[in-house]
Amino acid sequence: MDFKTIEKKWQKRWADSKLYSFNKDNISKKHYVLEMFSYPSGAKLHAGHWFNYGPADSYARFMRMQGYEVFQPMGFDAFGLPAENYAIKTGIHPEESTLKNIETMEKQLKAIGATYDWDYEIKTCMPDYYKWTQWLFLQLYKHGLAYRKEAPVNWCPSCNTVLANEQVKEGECERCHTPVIRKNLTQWFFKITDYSEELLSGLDKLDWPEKTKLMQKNWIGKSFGSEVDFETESGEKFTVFTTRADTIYGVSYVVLAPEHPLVDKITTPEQKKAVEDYKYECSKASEIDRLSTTREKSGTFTGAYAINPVNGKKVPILIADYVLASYGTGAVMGVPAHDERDFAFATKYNLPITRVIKGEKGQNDELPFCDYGVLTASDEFDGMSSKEAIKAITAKLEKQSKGRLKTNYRLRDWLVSRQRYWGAPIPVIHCPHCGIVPVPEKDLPVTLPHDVDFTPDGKSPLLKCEEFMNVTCPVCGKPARRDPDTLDTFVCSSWYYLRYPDNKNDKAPFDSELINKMLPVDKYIGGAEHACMHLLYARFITKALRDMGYLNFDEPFLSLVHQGTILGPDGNKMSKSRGNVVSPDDCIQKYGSDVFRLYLMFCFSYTEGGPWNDSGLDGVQRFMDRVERLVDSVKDKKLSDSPFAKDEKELNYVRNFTVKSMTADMKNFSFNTAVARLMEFVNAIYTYFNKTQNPNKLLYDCVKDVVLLIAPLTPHFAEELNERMGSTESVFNMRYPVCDEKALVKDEVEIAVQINSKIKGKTTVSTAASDEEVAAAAKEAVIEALGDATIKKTIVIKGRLVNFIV
RNA sequence: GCGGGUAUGGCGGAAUUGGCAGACGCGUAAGAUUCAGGUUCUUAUGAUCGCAAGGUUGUGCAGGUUCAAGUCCUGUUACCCGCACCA
Repeated sequence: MDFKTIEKKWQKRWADSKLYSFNKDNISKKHYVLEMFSYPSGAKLHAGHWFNYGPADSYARFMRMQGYEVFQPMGFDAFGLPAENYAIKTGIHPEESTLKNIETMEKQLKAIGATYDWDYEIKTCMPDYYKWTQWLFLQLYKHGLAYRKEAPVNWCPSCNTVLANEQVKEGECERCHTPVIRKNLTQWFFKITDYSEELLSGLDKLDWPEKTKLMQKNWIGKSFGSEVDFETESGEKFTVFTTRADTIYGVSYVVLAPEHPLVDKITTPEQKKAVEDYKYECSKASEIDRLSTTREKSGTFTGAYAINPVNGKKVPILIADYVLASYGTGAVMGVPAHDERDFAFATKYNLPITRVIKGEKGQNDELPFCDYGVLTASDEFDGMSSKEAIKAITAKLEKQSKGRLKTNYRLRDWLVSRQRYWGAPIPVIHCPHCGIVPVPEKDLPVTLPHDVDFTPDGKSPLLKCEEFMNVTCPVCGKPARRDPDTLDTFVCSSWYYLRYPDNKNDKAPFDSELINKMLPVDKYIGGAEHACMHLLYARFITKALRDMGYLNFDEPFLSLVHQGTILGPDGNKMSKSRGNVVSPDDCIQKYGSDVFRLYLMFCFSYTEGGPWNDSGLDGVQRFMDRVERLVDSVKDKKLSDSPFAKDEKELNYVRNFTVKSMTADMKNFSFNTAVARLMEFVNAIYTYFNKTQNPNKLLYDCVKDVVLLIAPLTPHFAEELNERMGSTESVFNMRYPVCDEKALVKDEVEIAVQINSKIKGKTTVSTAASDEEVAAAAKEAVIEALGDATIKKTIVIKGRLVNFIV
């Protein structure tokens, strides 16, 4: 078959007949299938895109044939750094390159032959979209979920912008791998931490890969502990957070983060210089140095002392950058005997080390001893177990109003402002009189100006665009300035799934009534790399909008699937520098898109991916040829309608078994086994066809089923075959075959016969036979091997095997 | 360092959750069709011993539980992913 020609033919017919238009009247049967939208890079669609979109579309087609009204939209995450960096390099404006790339990718996406309804397309860089991204920002601001503060932030010196915590990987910028440094800057944050608990507990209900849920769980990082109030000699109060209140009698010093607000207040004049020097050193250290666990701990004495609330003991207050300002209270108690970090620190600075926990059996293990154990040298708590003591000590402190139980989360607020050009402008005005003034909703969008000098200089490019920056304050009418920053692109993608079904709405981001019916997304498919970024942000935004009254559901994506990674033929990640990139375009040119898609589905485990190998493509094409020949030789054949004999029953069994297996496999994204079952079915049809003189019309029904079963996998090919078989209706308006359970009941079954758990023979028994009858038949089958041994025990597993123990 | 995952023929990968390991495909070999190549069809194909019937062995490694282990338990190695001074 000339795949390329028929693919064009059917794509045109589908488009002309609007076959994949979503029918809103049928919304009660909706099934929202969403693939993560892609960034329109100049590098075209790669094998990874295909592996995401091809099989996902097959799933969508399968669900359509199951009777669902499938909604499967497509769009582009079009703002972002690469286009801007490309512009800096080449002088081509990001808008120009982005729109051009989108056009190319649309063409390639259409070549997949997917069921996207392009009427619902989204491009996040267009004003009719980012208007509502800005609207979202304003709602969050209105509800206290967007705020501005000065804080030490991650700064990428190469990208010249701040980064969210989630975008720092191993101390490096996720995008360009430059070591990230810390800077104190005033930035916009979203208060995702308000939702820490719900983001955590909501995971249980989600049908997501366990690994992804675990990653989010760890990222949120809930931990139970106690807060303990210390007082300095001079009466200043501060609080530490600890999960080991049981070790409090072992405190030999306390440490504040260098950025702790109390540091300047308590530092004695003699220590002033040392403390200032140390703080300067810390601010210079790159994040990668600071985070390195092998790095020697450093710190310095403030000159001040604190009083341990449990025993009144006076201990020195130090500052050290191993204490993080952003977690807990930014202050910790130093218990060197029972914490590795404190131990290393105390050893270096010659601080006393006092043991207060013994092992369970009272033994004295080496220090530091970080396990739970039994208290010692702890006044009235001596002899108590660590777990009891944590409760008891905290309770005692609580009575004195010096402590309390406390739950902490590692999750930080989401830093959303970026000092870059190609993004949605932050819809805020800074007025010298009125302060921060949100742009009135009627003035949205705040349009991103086109002519801007975006050469990087460490400041927001928009600052240099005077006609953008200068506005009149909407409150007092006096001259004011716009916010020069743009929003993190993850803000754009945090709500796009809500926009798709109502993408042309110019009155609101979406119509709540409609969206509450269309959402949540039923099946979300995309890469695993977004576990703690996009997937977390989207959950947060959904919950925030729900609490504002715009949505009535809690989670955006009920069921999530990650596709694996297709590696180069050498087993390495595909990359230009390695020269192991396989181009989908070349494959389609040679084989056609159906062959390519079927290859991706058959030769890889969908969630694992794996290395590319060319030979699989030929095998898949051979299989399709086999199917085509089968259709051609059966479609006009004269067939008998006599009752089923043994061969027909057998074929009918395979047929229904195939339908049942494939239905389950397609639902589970187990595409490779689905294809394998279909191949078995085709083999069985051939076997029947070749050996039967006067084939039954069952043969025709089987071939018809093959066309239906293969339709989601190779859509153009199936349409063509369906037409050849005389149908004038699209195969995608037909129903997927349904398994006839009666046909799966076999009269007899072959079982294995074991002697002492080793297979010695096989026999065929009636499925209706009792265990005793089966055992008797089995014994018959191995009578020779059994010899004169005595059977001590007989184990019969129905339909599987019989095991004689002799 | 902590958390998670993976390990099965020459290759990609299956295995109803403890019940015939290696489905399906690729590759390979032999044969048939063909002037020939390709296509197509048939058969074989984990390793090993054997002329054969048949035997032995086999799911990273070492133990264990069980009539029965790729699957469960203990320990261990390699690789991959995530987090990384979170008190």
